[in-house]
Amino acid sequence: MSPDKTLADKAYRKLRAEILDGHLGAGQKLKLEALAKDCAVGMSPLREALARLQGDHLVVSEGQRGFWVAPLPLDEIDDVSRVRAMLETEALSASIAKGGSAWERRVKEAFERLSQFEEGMPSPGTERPAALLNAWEERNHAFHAALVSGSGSPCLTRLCEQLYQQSERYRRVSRMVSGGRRNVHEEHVAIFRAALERQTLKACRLVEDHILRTAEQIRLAMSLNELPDA
Amino acid sequence: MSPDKTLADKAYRKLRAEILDGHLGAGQKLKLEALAKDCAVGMSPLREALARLQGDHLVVSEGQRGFWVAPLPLDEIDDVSRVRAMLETEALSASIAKGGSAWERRVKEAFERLSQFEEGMPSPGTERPAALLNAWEERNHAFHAALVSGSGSPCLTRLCEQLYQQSERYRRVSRMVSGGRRNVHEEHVAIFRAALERQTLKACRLVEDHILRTAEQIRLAMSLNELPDA
DNA sequence: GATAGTCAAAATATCGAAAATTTCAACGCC
DNA sequence: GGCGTTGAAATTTTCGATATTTTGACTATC
Repeated sequence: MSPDKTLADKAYRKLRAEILDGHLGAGQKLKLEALAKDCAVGMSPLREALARLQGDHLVVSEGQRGFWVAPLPLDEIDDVSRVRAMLETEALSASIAKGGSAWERRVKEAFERLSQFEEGMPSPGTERPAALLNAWEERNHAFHAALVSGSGSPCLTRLCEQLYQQSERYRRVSRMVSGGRRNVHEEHVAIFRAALERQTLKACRLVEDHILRTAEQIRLAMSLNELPDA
Repeated sequence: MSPDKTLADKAYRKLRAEILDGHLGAGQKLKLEALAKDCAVGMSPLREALARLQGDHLVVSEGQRGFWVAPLPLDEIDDVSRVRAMLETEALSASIAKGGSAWERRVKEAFERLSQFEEGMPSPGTERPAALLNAWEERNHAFHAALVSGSGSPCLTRLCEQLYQQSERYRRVSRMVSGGRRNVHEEHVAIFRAALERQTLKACRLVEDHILRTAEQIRLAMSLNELPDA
């Protein structure tokens, strides 16, 4: 019952995960033959998967010269984060205004799942296994998605999703989810409360700070680690 | 010297044009064999082209059941247009604030090209050949792109481009570019002047009105013509 | 010594046929 | 009469081989 109906789906998911994990570094040349072997598929499904990843801006291709993992320019973190903050605050305020009980329930459930997880996590600074980070990432994603899910604007929701994904790539490449002194959990709690109390301005401000603060940490981590950016 | 480096590019462009033109109607099932023949390519390039169109939200696919032209829900015109208005006004105000002489030159050139064309066009209400509409569309697109090209935010620029494309699809499906009593040319002139005079608020308001008014006309045209929406 | 041209090796792009899946209508059963 | 089953036709998906293009080094020439 896997969600991979076709081999192209399988390859798509696998490659996508590898890129987001940073297993396939930014800017890296993708050797088709090797990838086909790794994914255990032929050329056609692989090529289809790559074409779809191109649509997600995770892969770039050039003429007849092959495919590369999309670069991750250091100087675009702030750009992406600012635009993302704008879209998410817009969507959040619309959700607070229009969101009904179904929205509230989604937010509560997503928050609960994230909250329980964060409280059981090792304190910041400790080493964390990759599996834990993936599980946290999934819940964090769900929480953000739930918050903006009541806007009544499918278009806006799609864009939020798209930008979340781009930010996530930066975060994961910098191998950091919440490092530093920040208590991300507390920020989530504050956002959750403000949203359900329908305090639009406060909630939006909190979300914006949340996003921009994360961006700042990522930029710091990347500039320190001199990670590949092209 | 065509920009089609590969057959997949060729199929991509052709299909894209056919979908935007409305030649391939919204929701329509795509028969791979027939398309391959039309595009004069094999299955592999065709499949790659479809995967890329999926990334552009112009095509949808399901499991192992094939491909369809993406639906064009009537009730999403307003949604798309509102989000687009938000993004374009944001990008325009940033461009006015930060745009240098290069931005001004791009705006002027694009406006000139569009303006000359619009002044030579048959008056509203007249029948127009498709080739004329395509030429107008290209210039209109360039003008809007130039306006937002000085924001200094590649991310925002990409999103504007993306939403412009989606709006364009609605416009062309409704077989109308500027019908009715509106004088779109005058609106363009007003936007151009306000932008170059650095009147941020005025320019943004004009752009917003421009986009929303177009949306209203499209919705009207579509609801009258009972065009396919799924 | 540097530059242009040539050629082989490597990688990508494409095709056409075979395999797997879905669809749909006819049939029998409850 | 309605409903699940069966089987053939249509369609999608995949593979392996072939054709095309790029790369990079080697040679000859200026």
